[in-house]
Amino acid sequence: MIEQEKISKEQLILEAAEQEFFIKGYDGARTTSIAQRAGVTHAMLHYYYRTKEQLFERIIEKYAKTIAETMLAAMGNPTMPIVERLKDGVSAHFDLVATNPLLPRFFLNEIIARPERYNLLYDKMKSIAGVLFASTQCEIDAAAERGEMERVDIRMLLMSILSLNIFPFIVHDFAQLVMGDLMANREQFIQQRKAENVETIMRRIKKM
Amino acid sequence: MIEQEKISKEQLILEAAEQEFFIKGYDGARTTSIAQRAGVTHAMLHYYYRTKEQLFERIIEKYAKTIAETMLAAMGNPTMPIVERLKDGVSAHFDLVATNPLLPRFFLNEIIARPERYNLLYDKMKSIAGVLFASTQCEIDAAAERGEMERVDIRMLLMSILSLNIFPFIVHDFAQLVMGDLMANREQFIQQRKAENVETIMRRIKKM
DNA sequence: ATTTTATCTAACAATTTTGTTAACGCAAAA
DNA sequence: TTTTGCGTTAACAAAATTGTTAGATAAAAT
Repeated sequence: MIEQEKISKEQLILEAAEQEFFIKGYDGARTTSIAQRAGVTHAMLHYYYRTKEQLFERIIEKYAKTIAETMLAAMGNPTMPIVERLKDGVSAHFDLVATNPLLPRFFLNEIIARPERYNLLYDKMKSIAGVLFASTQCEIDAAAERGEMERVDIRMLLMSILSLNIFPFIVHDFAQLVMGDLMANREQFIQQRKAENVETIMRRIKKM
Repeated sequence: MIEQEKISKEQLILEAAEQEFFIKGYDGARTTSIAQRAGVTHAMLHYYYRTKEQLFERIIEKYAKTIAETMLAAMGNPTMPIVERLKDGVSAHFDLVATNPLLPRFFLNEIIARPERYNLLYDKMKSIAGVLFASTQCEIDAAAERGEMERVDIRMLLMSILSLNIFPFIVHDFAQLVMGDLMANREQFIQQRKAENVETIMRRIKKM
């Protein structure tokens, strides 16, 4: 017998569930379909995770932190000078999104469908964001005063960054059908897109 | 008896279904819940529309054209000079999205969940887009040659426009919770956002 | 006045999906 | 060897959701 390659069924089910939930959402996902993906009968799924709801929560748990961290990453490392910091932030945020390309759509849908379930997440982000917005805005204003960049509202800028970095992954499959050639090579497209987004944001804040 | 205000139940059901489907998606929507929204028993829903599926298709039908038109609107009126044309296109596209703010997320989700159902839409958009991309790219190249704007790939630019114009509506409710004050006045935020997007795209194509 | 049409209800049937249970095999520990 | 616990299966039960039907009412059209 080969000792290796023993991934527990429990783990297989979790991974299958992740795929299924990410693509179909909570309502569209079927416990039987998840079990099939994992190569087990659906009784096994209930055996390990009791209910669909609990299985779902395991996945939310796993990614809640990632979501919050990713959002903050877009505002960059606070120790850098503001212009480089933003440039770096856009790039780093893009990379994080690219690592989990299905996550944003999934999470946004869940938040919209069942907002009350995520009150803790809101509060956490709100308090972190509040402080970070204020201090970053200060730096922007100071840099603008020195003529290093345009004076902009950090929240508006952040919305632009998130839009540019996240939306392409949301529409990826659809866009591929409409502009196939451009996106034929996924890796290449992603690199181009990152550069494009950095350029777009840098031009937005450049003093003119 | 008052003669006015006689909206047929059939119509009420359709409108209720639209709300429900837009918020919860096909899988999350419940025929009983739709009937409740419309103020009728769920038997009525089946009486008028037979199945959930058929009710859904009525809504897709209604909006398929809007989707395609909206996307093309982002590339502006082909009779205008290219720079103004793009400026106008961004603005016009934004307004169209703002008119149906829930539509993009809904449609994207449906397309991802059941891509095979939208093959006709793809083909239509693909053929229209192909021609429009080519001619618009020509104009951009010519204008770039004359030093009127930066040389850019129209498909990349379009992706940026769609990102900036659509994403804020997708995250609207969530964003409101995190940066409440900025978005407290919806109308005002939308106007600011439109201006921001136009500015961002104009700076992106400005010759430097 | 009669027919037609739209509206409505209540009960129920069918299907899909979720969740449970009992029994079985097997491997490792006692 | 016996026991213990994990993984497994198949069949079943329960719940949720969709879809149907028969019949009743009232207004509108003929």
